[in-house]
Amino acid sequence: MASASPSPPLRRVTLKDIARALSVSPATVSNAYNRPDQLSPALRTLVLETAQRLGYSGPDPLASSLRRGRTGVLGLLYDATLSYAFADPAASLFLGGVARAVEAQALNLLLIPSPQDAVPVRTASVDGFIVYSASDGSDLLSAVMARGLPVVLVDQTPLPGTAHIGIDDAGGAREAARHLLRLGHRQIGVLSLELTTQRQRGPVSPAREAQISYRTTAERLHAYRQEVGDEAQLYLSEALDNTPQEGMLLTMELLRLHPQITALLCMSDVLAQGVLEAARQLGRQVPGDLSVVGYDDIPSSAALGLSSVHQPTARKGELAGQALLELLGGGEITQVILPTALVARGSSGERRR
Amino acid sequence: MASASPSPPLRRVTLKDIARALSVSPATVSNAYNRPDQLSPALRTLVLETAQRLGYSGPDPLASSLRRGRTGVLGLLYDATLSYAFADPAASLFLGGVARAVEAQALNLLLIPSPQDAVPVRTASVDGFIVYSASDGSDLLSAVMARGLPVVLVDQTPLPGTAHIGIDDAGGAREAARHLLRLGHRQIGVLSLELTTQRQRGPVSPAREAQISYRTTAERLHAYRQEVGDEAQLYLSEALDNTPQEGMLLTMELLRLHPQITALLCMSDVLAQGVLEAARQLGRQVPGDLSVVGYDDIPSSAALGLSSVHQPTARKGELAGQALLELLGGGEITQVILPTALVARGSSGERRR
DNA sequence: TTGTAAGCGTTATCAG
DNA sequence: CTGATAACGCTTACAA
Repeated sequence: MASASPSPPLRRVTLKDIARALSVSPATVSNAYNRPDQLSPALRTLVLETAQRLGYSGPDPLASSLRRGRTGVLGLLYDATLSYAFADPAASLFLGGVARAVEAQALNLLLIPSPQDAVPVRTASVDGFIVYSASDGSDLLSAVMARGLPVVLVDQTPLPGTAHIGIDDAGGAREAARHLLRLGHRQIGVLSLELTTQRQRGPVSPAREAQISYRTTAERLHAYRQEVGDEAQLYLSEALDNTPQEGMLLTMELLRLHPQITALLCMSDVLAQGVLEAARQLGRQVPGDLSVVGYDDIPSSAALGLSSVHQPTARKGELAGQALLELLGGGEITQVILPTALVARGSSGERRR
Repeated sequence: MASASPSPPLRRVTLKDIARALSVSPATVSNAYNRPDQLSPALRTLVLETAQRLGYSGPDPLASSLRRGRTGVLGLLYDATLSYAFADPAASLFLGGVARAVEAQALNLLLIPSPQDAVPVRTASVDGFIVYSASDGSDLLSAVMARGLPVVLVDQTPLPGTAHIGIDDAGGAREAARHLLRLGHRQIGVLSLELTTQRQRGPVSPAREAQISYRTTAERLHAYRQEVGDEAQLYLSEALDNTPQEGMLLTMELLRLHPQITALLCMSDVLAQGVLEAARQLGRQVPGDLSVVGYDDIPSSAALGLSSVHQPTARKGELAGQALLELLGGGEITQVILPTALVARGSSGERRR
């Protein structure tokens, strides 16, 4: 194994070695690091110097954590692969918010990849968890709950004993739908995020629609339907991934199937950006031939003139982080619902056909 | 403290409790989890059931790691606040790449915030580190090296004993500069990333330019200068942050100071996007009145028509992850330099003034 | 101001 | 296939 130390020690140097070298007790060495006020400055300096000389870089974090009973690490779980999370601007924004809350304290953030099995959840040394948009009843969620640690749920159905941070999904969705109705649209496509954990793409059957397991998706879709009522016809299509590419493909398909569609409601800006691209390729003017409204209002949407439902994504992350810190400190269980608001930009306009 | 378990145990349930309840040895319980083949299926089932009943959710990861000597965690260090890292598309892309490498194994990723002190580096329970664009000789880097664990350095000056992943910074910068020279530009502004750790903004003195401590910045700047030689005049300005906002402000200032500038070389696309915004606000046509070339070629640059130096950012992250896995497995020290290439788009054109 | 000693919860070794 | 025992490296009352 490659080691960066100048003289690779055969055995690991431990606190005891330092103590022995100086003929002091292990406790004193420990105190030199953790309680400077418990020993004379001179001795402390001596200890630290000896440690340096012997290639000891301070108490082993693992042993220290075990003994103390806390790790100083917050576990973060996202119900998708991590590599995917980093590709989603909204997810990145959220992570950034969590990081902000954590940075204030001397804590670290553990990103837990969530492949098929829940092993990493069981083997994660953390003081608590933040779970971001996992589907209801997912194995991951069960594994987290089984750990018996403080938990903050984000954009999910609240569970007893857990803190909860969410947004007014329904309110935002209703605003978006109302906006399009006011503009005269009566044939509206809906690009939905995943409905269930069984990955599927394209037009959605009523049977499938009855089984939604993602809180966010359910709330938004239900709100679209409720707001629209009999005033317009909705054409629902499900995205396999939350990517512009996917939004583009679904739009192509949906418009081919239902050419009468004059507007599209998208459950994410990422999908909506794909719609814009599709419109470009199809030679459809936006908003003249096709109006588009997204969801999330990610930073790049402003420059693209995309109408969208704004949500305070970074703030959501920050609150989630704070909620966990609060729990860790023995505080109250936080429950927060953040507001959403439609931001009308150039991508939505009067129906002209 | 809020606990998610149905019946909050007074004392923590441990492996020993299960063993006692079943009148078997702790070793057997441990084996039930870690070596299923070491005991009869019947006994194993019994153990697992009892554990479930008693509210034991498996071996404590901390204790297990201490005993085993490895944590299954890779530490990731970025020389900026984490909240900032998540706001930078290039950094996110890189993280996504690392995550991809990690996901394949059952490993976790520890994000270590890097505030003023290096405490989190010392207290991080990890098997190794990936350090992303830290400045030469930074305290952070020293703290990492002091841990004596396997280290992968990314976009930094290689250090003995560490793996290294980088890109052809100079090559890309030369291409960008050559591109503008060919288009006839002779008065060229340069928007630079941070030169040193002492945060500073705006026009750069030769004295300061001599003290660059960021590898990437140094390489690119040197390459710009070398390629340009006497053929053109360069006007250098340093960004305090790598944000579009900062790029915009610097551009405003630079063009006010030197109205003769007809083109801008930017060390990141994020800065370059700010230049585009500044041009819009100043009523300067791009590329007619002002040519712009970025660096990184982040995803959103294509849609914006921004000419840029492409680098395989996600791949870089993946290689960094793999390099660390390799070290952890006792393998060779990896050294990789990835290629860069100019992608000319609409933001750069012939000089017209 | 410093030392003693008892764990923290687990796993590996080795004997039965 | 199962059990006893000794670490892993550290922290912290409490005693000196």
